[in-house]
Amino acid sequence: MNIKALKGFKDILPDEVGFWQLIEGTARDIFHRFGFAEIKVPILEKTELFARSIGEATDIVEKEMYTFADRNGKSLTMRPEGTAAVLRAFIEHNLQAKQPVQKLYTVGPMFRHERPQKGRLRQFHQLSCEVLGSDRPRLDAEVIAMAWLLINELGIKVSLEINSLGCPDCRPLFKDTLVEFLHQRAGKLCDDCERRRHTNPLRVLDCKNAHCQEQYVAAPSILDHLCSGCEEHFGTVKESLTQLEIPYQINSFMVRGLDYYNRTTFELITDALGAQSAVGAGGRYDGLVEQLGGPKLPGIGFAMGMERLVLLLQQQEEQGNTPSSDLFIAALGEEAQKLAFPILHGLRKTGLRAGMDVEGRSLKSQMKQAGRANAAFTLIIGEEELSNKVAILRNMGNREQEEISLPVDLLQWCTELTAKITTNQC
RNA sequence: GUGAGCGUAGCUCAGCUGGUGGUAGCACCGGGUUGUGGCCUCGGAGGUCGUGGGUUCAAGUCCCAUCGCUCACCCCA
Repeated sequence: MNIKALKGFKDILPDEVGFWQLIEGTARDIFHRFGFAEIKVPILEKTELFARSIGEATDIVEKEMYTFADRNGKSLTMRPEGTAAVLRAFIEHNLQAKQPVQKLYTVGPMFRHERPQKGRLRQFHQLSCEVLGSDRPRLDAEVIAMAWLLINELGIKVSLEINSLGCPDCRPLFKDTLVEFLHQRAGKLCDDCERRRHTNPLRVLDCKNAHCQEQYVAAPSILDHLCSGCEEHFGTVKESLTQLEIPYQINSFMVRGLDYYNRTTFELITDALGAQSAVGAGGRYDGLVEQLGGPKLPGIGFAMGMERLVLLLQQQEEQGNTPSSDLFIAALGEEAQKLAFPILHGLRKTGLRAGMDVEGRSLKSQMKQAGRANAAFTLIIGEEELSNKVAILRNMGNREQEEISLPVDLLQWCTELTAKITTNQC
């Protein structure tokens, strides 16, 4: 049996890679416009980092992390998300000393040991953004606006849902009210909700069971229990989004799966990915930096799932972009091949995307290869040309051909041909 | 961790109630055009029918097991 990739680990093949480059390129461009700087952090961290940030009792930490002991017996974990590692680096290098408000983004693989399905892998990739050092509500809107703009520039259709989870002052009161509400309905809920009622009561609200949802119509809303500070904060976020003409829906049932979120949370939702609805999601995490041993600084961030973006892009445009090239050299026979070899390299050095057949196939076959490589021109060198010291330059678009003399001075010849081809192409 | 569906050529798939693996489409290689790509046409190569066992004169087809994939639950980007 051949060795295959691990379950939930995928190769990203050449015909898909164009989508990845498009997403990453667009993201970098937009993030830079908003003043974000890239940070690259390790994939492997001490297990403790994730336990402390994401929350000991969350599913991610409890049963989804790739955790193992290294050769010294230290417990390490492959990062299941990006925020914790970025914050660790932020604290470790005292980045707040350089600039009061830091805007950071990172791109890379994350790991969660889940059962794979559509839009969900064990190794998946996220674009992850964090702003540290400000608790201003307009910043929340700015961050949401950036995510929204990225989605829009990619041409993807999603809807935006926002909510406020309150703060350590008001959330516990709401939680009590909710627990009491659920207690009254004990026995009428699905098994999962019965379980969640005790472990993580807020999570019952986004249960998919229709019967449960019927019950929750009458459930207390977090938005009716916000303290005045949170109320005002959320008000400004909504007002700012409206100002930017970003359409949103308030979903008071939206709860995030990581413990560190407070106040503003948001999700970018699609119905085109089967069971997976969130393409991007994030929120405010004002206590997290301090919780990880750093200064008392507020923060907000979000992550977008790159595989999910790729799936959406693929659904929209059923085209794998074929990489084009500038020139293909069809050299017939050993003599011509020998002559063409340094020419090929010379053209590449001067900047052309050039290719050539090395199998010694027929001209017809080589023309076919040129066509397949999407070459703008083909340079044909055969026996006749060889003896006349010329080559035929064929424009693959309009099929026009011309004779050009073979190089005496290779470097100069290559430069001239390169110039000619690049100007002719556009 | 739970449940369902599916494994036949590089890819997408035919294969009826068991009776010699498909002229199938796309892709690939070659010829038609003794030196010119896309279109057309002719030909070629390519398979341990996921794996192992069982029933049978005979299994891609039926049964069991196993591995893999997919989708859904859970959870999440």
